Parts: sequence; C-alpha cells; structure tokens
Amino acid sequence: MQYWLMKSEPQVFSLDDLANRPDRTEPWDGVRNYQARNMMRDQMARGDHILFYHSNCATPGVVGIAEVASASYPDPTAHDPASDYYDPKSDPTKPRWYLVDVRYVRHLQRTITLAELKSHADGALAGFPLVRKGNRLSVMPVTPAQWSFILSLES
DNA sequence: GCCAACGTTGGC
DNA sequence: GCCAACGTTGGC
Repeated sequence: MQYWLMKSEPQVFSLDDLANRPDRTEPWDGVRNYQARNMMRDQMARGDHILFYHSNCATPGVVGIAEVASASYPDPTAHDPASDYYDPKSDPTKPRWYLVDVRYVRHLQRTITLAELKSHADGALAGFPLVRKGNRLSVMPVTPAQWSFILSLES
C-alpha cells in the first residue's frame, strides 16, 4: 500500500466533479510528463491512497482523499485526434502514456492550504516535493509519515 | 497578468 | 551530447 498526492485544477476537474462521476470514479487522463507517467504506470496499485490537491486556483491545497481504483493502462486520449491530450507521436501499438482510474473517498473537513504545508517545509514535511521551490510534478509520492502528518492538520 | 522554474525540442 | 529557445506549470 502506497500513498500519493495528485494535483488537479478545480476549474478543469475538481474533487466535487470526481464525487459526482458514475461510481465516483474517473480515468486520470491527460498526464504528459514522464516522471508522473512512470509513477502511475510502474508503481501505483489498486487501493493506494491519494491526497487530492487543487492547484492553480485562489487557495491551492489538499481538499480530499481518493484512491487508486484500477491497475495502470494506456491513456486512450493520446490516440484520439479529437482530444486535447492527443499525442501523434504515441504509437497505439506501443503506447507512450498510461493512467489509472481514481475513485473519490471523502472531502477533508477543511482545505489544508499550500501555505500551511509550506510552513512545515523545514520540519515534518522536509523533502516533500510539493513544498520545494519550483516543483511542477502533478503526481508525487507521499511517505506514510508525511501522510499522517498532513491529515493530522485536518482537525 | 506576471514571472520563476523546469521540461522538451531541435539545431549543430 | 550540448545548449538555446520555447512552452508549460502554477504560485502569487
């Protein structure tokens, strides 16, 4: 069992959107970054826990919990010319991009803001990629200690 | 809207 | 393989 943080822009796809999907589940398509892909393709497993993070919005922060709901499989949007995520360089017989399905678990009682997380950058969250300057990874691993610390801030 | 940081691309 | 140019991310 592993822990992850996944970013989403709420104006594109929010935690509420996930909660309102059929089976509260959504394929996490459109990731076009190799590091993020490698984690989804090679390391994620069904049942892994996810911190759901809202980025590029008024109050960026962790807003809820989700879980990995499938094994990894090729991202079909890479081979769909009508998709914003279409990648003509990806050969469908040898797919370049992978994803997992993500299922809603719950909202946090409050948003744990990036500002609050950053205030622990030299303490409990030292080394956590999210609070490092210039971090742009949309999917990142969370250690069990970081996971329990972040959730301990909730209430 | 600005801009720093970083990843990707492509010429050489 | 180097590296400049360019595009994207994402906080502020």
